[in-house]
Amino acid sequence: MNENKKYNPRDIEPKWQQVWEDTKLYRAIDDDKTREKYYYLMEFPYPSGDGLHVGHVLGFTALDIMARHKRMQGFNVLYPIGFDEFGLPTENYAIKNKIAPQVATARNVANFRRQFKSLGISFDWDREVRTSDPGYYKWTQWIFLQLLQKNLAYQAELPINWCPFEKTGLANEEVVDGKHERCGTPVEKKLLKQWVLKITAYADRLIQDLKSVDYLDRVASQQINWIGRSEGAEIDFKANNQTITVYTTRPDTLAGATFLVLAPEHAAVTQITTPSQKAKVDAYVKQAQGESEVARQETDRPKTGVFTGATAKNPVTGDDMPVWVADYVLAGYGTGAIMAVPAHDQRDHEFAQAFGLSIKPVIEPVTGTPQTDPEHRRSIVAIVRDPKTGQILSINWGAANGGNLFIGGGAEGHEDLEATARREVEEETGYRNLKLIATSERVHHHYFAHSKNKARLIEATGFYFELTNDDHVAQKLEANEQGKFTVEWITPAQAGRAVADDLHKYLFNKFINNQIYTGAGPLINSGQFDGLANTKAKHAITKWLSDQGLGRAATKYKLRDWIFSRQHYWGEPIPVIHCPKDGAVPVPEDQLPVTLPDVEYYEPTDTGESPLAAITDWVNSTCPECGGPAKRETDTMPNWAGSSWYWLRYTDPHNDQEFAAKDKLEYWTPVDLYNGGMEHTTLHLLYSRFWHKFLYDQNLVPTPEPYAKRTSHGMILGPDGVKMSKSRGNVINPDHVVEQYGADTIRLYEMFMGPFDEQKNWSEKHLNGVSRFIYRVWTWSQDIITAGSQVTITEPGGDLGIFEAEIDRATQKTLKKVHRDIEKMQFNTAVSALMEYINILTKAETKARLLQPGATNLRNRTLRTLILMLAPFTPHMSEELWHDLGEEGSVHIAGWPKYDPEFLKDGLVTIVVQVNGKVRANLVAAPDATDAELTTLARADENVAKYLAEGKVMKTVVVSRKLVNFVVK
RNA sequence: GGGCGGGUGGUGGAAUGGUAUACACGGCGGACUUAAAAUCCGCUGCCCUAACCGGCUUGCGGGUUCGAAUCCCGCCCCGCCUACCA
Repeated sequence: MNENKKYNPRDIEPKWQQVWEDTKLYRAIDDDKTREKYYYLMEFPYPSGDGLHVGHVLGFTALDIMARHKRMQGFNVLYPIGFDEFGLPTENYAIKNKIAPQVATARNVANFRRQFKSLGISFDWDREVRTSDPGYYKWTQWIFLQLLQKNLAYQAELPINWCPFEKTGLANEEVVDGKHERCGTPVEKKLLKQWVLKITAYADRLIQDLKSVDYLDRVASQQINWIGRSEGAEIDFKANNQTITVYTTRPDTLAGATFLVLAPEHAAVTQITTPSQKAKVDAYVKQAQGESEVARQETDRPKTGVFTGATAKNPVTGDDMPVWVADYVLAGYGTGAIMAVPAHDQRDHEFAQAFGLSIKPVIEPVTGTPQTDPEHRRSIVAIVRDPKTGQILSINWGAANGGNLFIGGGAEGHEDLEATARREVEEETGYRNLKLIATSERVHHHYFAHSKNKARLIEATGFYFELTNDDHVAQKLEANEQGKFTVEWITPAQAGRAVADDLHKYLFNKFINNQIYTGAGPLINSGQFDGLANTKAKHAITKWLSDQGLGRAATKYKLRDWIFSRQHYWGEPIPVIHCPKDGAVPVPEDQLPVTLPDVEYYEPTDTGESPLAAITDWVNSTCPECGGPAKRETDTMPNWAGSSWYWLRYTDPHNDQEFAAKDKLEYWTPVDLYNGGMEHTTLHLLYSRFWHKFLYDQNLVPTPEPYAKRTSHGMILGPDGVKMSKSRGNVINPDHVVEQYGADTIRLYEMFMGPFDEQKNWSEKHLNGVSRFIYRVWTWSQDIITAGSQVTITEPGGDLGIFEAEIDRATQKTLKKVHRDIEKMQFNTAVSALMEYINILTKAETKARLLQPGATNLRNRTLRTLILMLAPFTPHMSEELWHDLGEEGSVHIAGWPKYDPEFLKDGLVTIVVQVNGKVRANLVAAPDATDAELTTLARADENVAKYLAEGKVMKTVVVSRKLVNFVVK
């Protein structure tokens, strides 16, 4: 027995990494017309001092597997890498350690490169881009100038989010729960002149074009929610000689608007406030402004507000509408003012109740399921509460007949409805001493009365009574009601669960839970619009307002323009010069890039200006327009700028004439698959789509969308199930795993952990499984390779032909699954298919037969296919085995094995025999057996026959190649 | 409150209308070893059983179907995103 070569990843991994690098094995070839291109993109990392973490490994490995798989199939694959280098953590590190951010970044990047290479990721390193490289950010600045030229970049004095700790302005997106997402400091408001990008100009297209790309559903829906498009109307009201314009999505409820509310920051507040209310209003506004964002964003806080003394007129009803100021109206959305419709908006309802303002319903509720040709009936629902116990009177019809209801009934003739309600309560329950507390509006309820076999539309009015005393008389039931129900007192909580009927539930929620109706229905109390369906009334009322010059249709978005200024050193300088005469003048293109000067201190200044403001010989410049003295813009771009176009630069990374040559963009874009974290769905992904669309409009890129497909990897949590963080001490460093087990093992393990897109916990225990698998593949392969040149003396057993067919079938089955699973990004099941395959190959009997002298061809083709299938997953081991096999070239450019369905055709299939859906036997049959043959075979089974004897076979279901099911009665 | 996921053995998970629990971890037993590790072999959802046979089981309740983890209705629970957005 000769000693096989040992598996030693510490030797073979660095060896092959060096060979791959030296031979530029993974180079993407520009403009190769002979091959189809494929562009894989993984979000480039921010090079933090901590290095790569295991979450990076997951995404980069997954795309690496796909890239290798495609390359082996002959595609011209672009799988590039770069570094998103600007950002606050590096600046903070620089401040703390008195080290230039350029130096810290270079060091971190070197470490990332080393880690990527140690994992065997097949990047084309010749295309590396770095966002803080002036050769790169020259073009970031250039794109900004194009935006400026098209008026999509503008300056505005805005109340911006201000972090008092980091002394910087923040984008809305960086504020989480009123706190700065990075440092947790409560955010304040500060007025500053800011550069802003008009992303809202692209809002509709950013929604529309999602239809043309293949994004995960949750990614697309999150983007749509974030953009938050809503259609409605702007309506102008006159109050105290001022015009107040409100925005509403419910112009149909205009007649129900009983007051107006302005945000405390609304510009008209001071003008409309009457002298007598001035002190109160000033105090309220001051208090509201002093409150932190945190407090204002707390949910369930009571409504507060104050009357301005001014009133407006409702254009439909002519009624007076008091104008209030309240902080539940946000200055930043719509027009910062609303018309309040307390009958049909929960927030307005709470406010009206708190301040005793009038509530006027203008839409009649509709419940139930619409029926065709219904019979109309006038009826009531009575809800009776006993104030002593808090319980509610209910009648229980039994689970089969609709369960619990309150008291319902029809009016007789022209009977007064309240009288009907009292009569029905008495007849059905015997209770008669009731005090009326509230009455509902009329409710249209559609249902099908099964007892009478009739479709009905009832016009029901709800009555809410309290019991004044327990006296009651005997029930007076009709013959068909007797014994059908029981009368029960139930708690409100029980009622909420037990009463399922739409109409009864609606009235219960209205009277007991103080809920209001926000659904659809016909208009009432709306003058000329009465009776109109509210969906139609939306348009009718908007048009009516517009005809009179009182309003107009309007579309609003939650998405705000992108605040593009940061008061920091470590970012791209905004290429603008401020001239006292000519204003903000763009830096001429031939003067780009505007590079960052060396500075001594990186701290932002107390005035909120960036540290660049202190470098006078950098700041002082001349105006490109008039040549007079002028000052450079000292703000820099946000960290999202460099990542908003980097996938374009990968196509032509060394071009110093343009950001990328047109023909290279034509060839490589769009990105075929873009993978990244869910956390970038609403920020980076929207920003980059916006920039891309803008460049498309300038005819600078060939496609309207940057990424054809977007996927997301799940987060890897620490072993404790909590997000990895330094402070928690649960961070796993991939370096240690690579050192201990090898890169191939960590790669395979991360693929095997679970579904790619789901969140999962790191667990060292489960590493053993893949580690053993790799060891078994290695050992088995070495045995086969050794056998290749040896004559073994094992006795050939059985029929070699059948054995060959079996092995080939297993190989093809595995190949089919691995191929499909890689394409569907189901790496965990691809790995388990390979595990099943190696389990078959290493079975003692199988292995012995493979080592027979006559099986030379079989074992060689089996081993070759195994190595090729594994190559994308475990590139180093596969390369080593490939060469051990005597191959000269790299396994990674060898052809992906061809799947041949012919191999799967023969062979017997297992047929399941069921009796009444329960498995009673397994049969082995030829795949082309007829239904009749299968049935006969199934009946012949002893155990099946036993169950068939229990009754008569009513029906036989046969699914060819799968099962036979007998239905026996 | 709204939106989107999800709930399967001791654990990670597989199966998208056709043998539920593949694959792996862990556990138990055995082989090898002076011993341990590593490796190899066997068993491993629950109940009944000496074993076979059988019964039960995919969060809970109902429905559709010859057949449901999978489809439909109702409920419970968990996660993520979002939130006075008028």
